[in-house]
Amino acid sequence: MIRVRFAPSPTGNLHIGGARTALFNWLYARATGGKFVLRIEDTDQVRSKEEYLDEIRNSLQWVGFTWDEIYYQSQRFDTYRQQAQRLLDEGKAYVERSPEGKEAIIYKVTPQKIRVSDLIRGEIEFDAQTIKDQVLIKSDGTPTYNFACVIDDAQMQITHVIRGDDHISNTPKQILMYQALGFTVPLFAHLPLILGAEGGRLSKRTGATAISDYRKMGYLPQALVNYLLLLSWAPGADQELIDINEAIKRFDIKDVNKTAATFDLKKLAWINNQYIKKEDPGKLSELVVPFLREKGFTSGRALDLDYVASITKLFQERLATLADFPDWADFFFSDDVKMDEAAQKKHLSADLSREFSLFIERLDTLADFDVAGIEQTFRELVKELNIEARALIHPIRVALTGKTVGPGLFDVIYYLGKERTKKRLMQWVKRSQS
RNA sequence: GUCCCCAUCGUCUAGUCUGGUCCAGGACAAGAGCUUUUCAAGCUCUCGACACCGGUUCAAAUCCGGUUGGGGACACCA
Repeated sequence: MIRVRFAPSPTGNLHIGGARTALFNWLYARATGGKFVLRIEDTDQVRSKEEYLDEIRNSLQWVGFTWDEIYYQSQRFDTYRQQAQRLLDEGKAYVERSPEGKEAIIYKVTPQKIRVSDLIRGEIEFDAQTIKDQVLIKSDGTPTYNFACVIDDAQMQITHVIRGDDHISNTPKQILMYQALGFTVPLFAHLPLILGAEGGRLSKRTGATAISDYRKMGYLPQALVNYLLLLSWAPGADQELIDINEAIKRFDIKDVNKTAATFDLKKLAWINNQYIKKEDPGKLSELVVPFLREKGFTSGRALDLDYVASITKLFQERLATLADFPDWADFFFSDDVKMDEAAQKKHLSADLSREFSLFIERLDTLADFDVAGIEQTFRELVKELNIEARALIHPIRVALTGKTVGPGLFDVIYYLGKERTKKRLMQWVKRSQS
């Protein structure tokens, strides 16, 4: 039985790098019918925070990486001390007293060659002479990372340790401890790191944004997971979009790349748009509601789910993120139309009161107020007026939406409804006449 | 400084293990065009890479060595 683990420390949010490590562990467990263990490394009592723990769990659930078991290191301090005592008794470790009289337990490193057989990188050899004696238990009584990690991985029967590249140099230290403790050494797989746009580790500046922030920015979890997957693994056959279940079938840890990858928000946005386009409109409208609320659309049509669904459909193929929706579709949900000044100047400077009035009259006499009927009557009108369609389409769009961009005008008029359309056009007729 | 990892278009990658089918394929981005009612989407096209040097070989992106470059680790943080 294959057992893997993801071991975050609740001293910060779950970000891109952590999520990617979690993804590959989870994927490997699911691909092999193994178990995915979540271990909270909260030995640092001062920096560990409950809010981070919640954020990490919520984010993992949001992207769908459900765990089979969960453990907390803070509940296992006795175990670590027992094991340290054992090494002390066996003469493999020694006590060091600080000037204040506090005692730490230190592991004595003996000269030797340490070989690691990495599933992704192959053989790596280290010389123990380059490794200092390792602290096992700090003078405050808490275990160090490398020590607690080894005991946990062994006792939790982890078979494959899949983690970031930055842990490669911890590996020989940990192998030494497995041997000293008489535990079976697991298999290791070191994932390449994700780099920020300017090279170097991801930072706030270069994209190490919390997973919960991507949710707030309107990314779909499937899209984020798909993108993360593409960073150092390829499904083959020039495929970019892959369903997670399909990925589970095809994934093999040995196919993971060795090269560090640079995080690219533009490709993520493209993938997100692909997933938004594929999403069922009804489902998508539900996803979009929180974003409407966030922008203050909390009454009227914003509460009418059927209406929201219709409008969502109108914008579906042009949304890069869900957060774009309230910005682009605001005029459907509020009669206080936010006017783009440049657009007004460009398209509504001339006096179009006659044209607007005529169009209002035609809408009133229209037998069927549907998209086709609206377009037909509009086309007839411009023909009679002997003007180009675009000469009137753009001004009307700006008058109705406050913007120069958006869905097709006749769709806009249809979903705005006859009364609101007339009212908004009338405002401009009156303005020209006064 | 010491140790370790990595190296194909600007970015993500296919190809490298098992050398010839690769004057290197796809995607994102960028640029051009088509479509059109604006934007987006879609479609078509263009730009663009095997880091360098040496070796092995009839033949190297692919194997070997070195150089250079990038990254990581060297805590009583995790």
